[in-house]
Amino acid sequence: MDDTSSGKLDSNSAELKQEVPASKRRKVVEKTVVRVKIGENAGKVKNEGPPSDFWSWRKYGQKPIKGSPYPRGYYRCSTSKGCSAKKQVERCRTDASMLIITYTSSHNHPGPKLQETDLNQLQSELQNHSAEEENTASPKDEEKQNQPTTTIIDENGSEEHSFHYLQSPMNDCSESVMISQEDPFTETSEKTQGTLGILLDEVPISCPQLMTLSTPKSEENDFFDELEELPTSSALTSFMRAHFLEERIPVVPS
DNA sequence: CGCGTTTGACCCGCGC
DNA sequence: GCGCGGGTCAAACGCG
Repeated sequence: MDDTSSGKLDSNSAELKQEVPASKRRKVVEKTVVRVKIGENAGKVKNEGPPSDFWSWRKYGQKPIKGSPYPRGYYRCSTSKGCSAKKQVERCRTDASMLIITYTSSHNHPGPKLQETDLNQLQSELQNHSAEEENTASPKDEEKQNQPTTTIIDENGSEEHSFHYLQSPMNDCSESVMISQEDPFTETSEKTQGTLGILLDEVPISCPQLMTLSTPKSEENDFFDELEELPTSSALTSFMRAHFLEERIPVVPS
């Protein structure tokens, strides 16, 4: 079944080399790359693993990657048994403090913690952190803080620049943007940037939800269609819109 | 005891 | 056809 829907999705460079019949593609799934900038605690504490998001992930493999000193970890969603959501976590080879998380497929179930109550809680936290930020962080200094900077690249590959990435306004991120030029549409990243800030010392990003709001027209998003029907997801969507699109929320973990 | 991690083997797509 | 590299499986192990 996937074969039929395949083809619109490209991985990365493969598209550049040749017009491979989609059916030949190794794995044709929706892919979203999330770059997470972590602080100096990177490498010593929790962040060796993936930043936790709303789902629980179970590691099912790890492989050393050619050209990268760091191994790549393979995670599968363990929240729901039939969930096919997966993610790959690796370190940026040029910047050890940068985590590159690649999400594939998407969850076929609502997030375990995304109840409205939690949502409200999250909002409160966000606002709270946001308020803190005003008091504590210097605009330039914050990049040196431990706060994670998250960049999301939707790899829909299509000319539709419905891609969004979250990032802090620091130029430090620019390098991550450059790294993200996996497709010929690199320029897209320049004109479609939405400045978003993520806070909390971990990454509260539920990617599929983000994609839901970020890909309003993609036909390949059956999953997202489903998700959109979910109250949690729609709630989160509006929440995301309200908070991430209209105001970035930088964070300063105390 | 259940769940998650680790790790080596295996499978498969792709380039030469 | 062969080799390489990435992705997955599954058994063993550890932890709460």
